[in-house]
Amino acid sequence: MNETKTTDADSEIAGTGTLGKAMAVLEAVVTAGGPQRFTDIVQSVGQPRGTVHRLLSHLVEEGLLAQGRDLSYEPGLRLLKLAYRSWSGNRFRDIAEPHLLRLHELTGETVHLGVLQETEIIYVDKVESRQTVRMSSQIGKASPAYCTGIGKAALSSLSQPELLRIAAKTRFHPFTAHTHRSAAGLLAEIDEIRRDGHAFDREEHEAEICCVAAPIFVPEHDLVAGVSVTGPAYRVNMAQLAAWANVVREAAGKIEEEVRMRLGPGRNGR
Amino acid sequence: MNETKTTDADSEIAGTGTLGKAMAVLEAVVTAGGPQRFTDIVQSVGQPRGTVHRLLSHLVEEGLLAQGRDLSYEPGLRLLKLAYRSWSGNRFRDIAEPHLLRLHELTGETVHLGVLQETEIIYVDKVESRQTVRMSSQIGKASPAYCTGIGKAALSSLSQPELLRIAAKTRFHPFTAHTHRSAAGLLAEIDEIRRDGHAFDREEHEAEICCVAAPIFVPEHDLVAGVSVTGPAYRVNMAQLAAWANVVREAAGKIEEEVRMRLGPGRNGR
DNA sequence: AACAGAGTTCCACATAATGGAACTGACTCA
DNA sequence: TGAGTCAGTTCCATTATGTGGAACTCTGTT
Repeated sequence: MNETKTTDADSEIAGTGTLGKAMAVLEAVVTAGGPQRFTDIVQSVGQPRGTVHRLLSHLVEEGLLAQGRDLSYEPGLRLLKLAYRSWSGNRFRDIAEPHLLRLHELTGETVHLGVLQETEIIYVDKVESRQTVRMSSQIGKASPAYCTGIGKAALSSLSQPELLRIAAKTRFHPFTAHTHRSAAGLLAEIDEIRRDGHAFDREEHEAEICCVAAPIFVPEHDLVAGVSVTGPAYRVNMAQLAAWANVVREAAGKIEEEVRMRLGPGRNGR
Repeated sequence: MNETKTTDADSEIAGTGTLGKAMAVLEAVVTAGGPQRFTDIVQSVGQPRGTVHRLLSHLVEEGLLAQGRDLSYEPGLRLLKLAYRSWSGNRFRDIAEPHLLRLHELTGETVHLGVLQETEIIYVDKVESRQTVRMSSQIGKASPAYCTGIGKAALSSLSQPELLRIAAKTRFHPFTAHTHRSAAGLLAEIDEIRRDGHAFDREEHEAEICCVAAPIFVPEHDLVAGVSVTGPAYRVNMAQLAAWANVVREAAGKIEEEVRMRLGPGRNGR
């Protein structure tokens, strides 16, 4: 993962010239969720109409956006195609996969693999429980690190200054009654996690959903990640999760080891 | 007919200016599969070293690429994140999903949803058979249209001139013994498919894999797509597939109808 | 007919991209 | 030890590209 020192405190506009602006427009359309009209987009990226118009037509030409008959803009298929290829060529995910499958067999519940990226964790793989209603892929989904099992596990591998930097950057949104509301609580829990080697999510991000997670940390490759086993609170109580902590930690350890082995020294894991 | 091979090799130098060049570099890295060194990249996009170097650093700054300790470049997580959001906000996929689930329940086999994009079909959703060994998401994967069930079904909705244009553009690669080797055979089969309303894949893309597919066509939204039910040849023979043709056609019809209803006139489906 | 609101085009201007060449540093091998 | 090679990085005069305010076109409205 890239740390992007960048001194991101200051204005982030146009650090990357034209590409930066184009990405801002793309992001605006993708983030919006629905189709966006020209004027909406001009609004949300505060750039002049002429500029936005040209950027949009370039993005459409490139297939990153698609334009409908009513002239509205939506994400194009090129993004999916690119993402699929980058995902399927991802060696970290590839190495981890068999371990995720084993973990799923042992527990019967959903297994996640996620990578820390600043204050968020990004899910890069998932083995779904057979009992799950919704089968949708969540790969690429970003969740806050401070209120997810994998997130907290990953944070626990960071050096204290790094952790503090991230914590300072985090906006603590109260998703449920159990969500940390400030850095203090999070930091205290991270201490425990460091001691135990595993983290719990006690319905902190979504009600009725909890998990056990363990960190995967390979500093040589800037890889700060984690695995988790997740289930609905009615089926997996804390005792059950605690009982799984060992296998989760073991899986994480094996992945870590194998990444070190197979990715060699000095390479980049993600 | 005219230029345009597969991706933008050199057909048009830079229709989209800087963005086009940046995307060419990104594509080069993503396509490569493994980590790419600076020199490799310079090679594969025939641009001057200085230029490529700057493009790469912008792409890294934007998070579209990640650079490892050994200076090599890999796809960054930003792509996954963008793709996830564009996928989960996709209304066509959303509308189709329940129909895919139903189809899966009826048949017990893997169900695919794909959109035609020139000579390729891009998978935008999938409901996996419980019996499948590999659970990996194939969303975003691109396969040739001429040798897949969904691809041929989708092609059968096109007007004859459009079809001929695509057929002329297609490179017929002999994946298996049953793959079409030329446009002639494909066009003849498309005629049948138009008559029947459904298409088969008789191990044309992968040995031991076959499917039935039906077209989803909503010209008002420039949507040319298809659904399929796929299985391994040893489990689902042609008779079985033929027996499923009806339910697949029905599902496709319902999706088509619902897209028309819910997306309204003049909007863009994809 | 006048107006408003959305999208598109134009073009003088300046910024940002360009790319050839020079620089650095790590290895190799004689 | 030093010439030789190769990879990555930086420099900077040149100019192609992107910029953005303003004018223009459509469509629909009152």
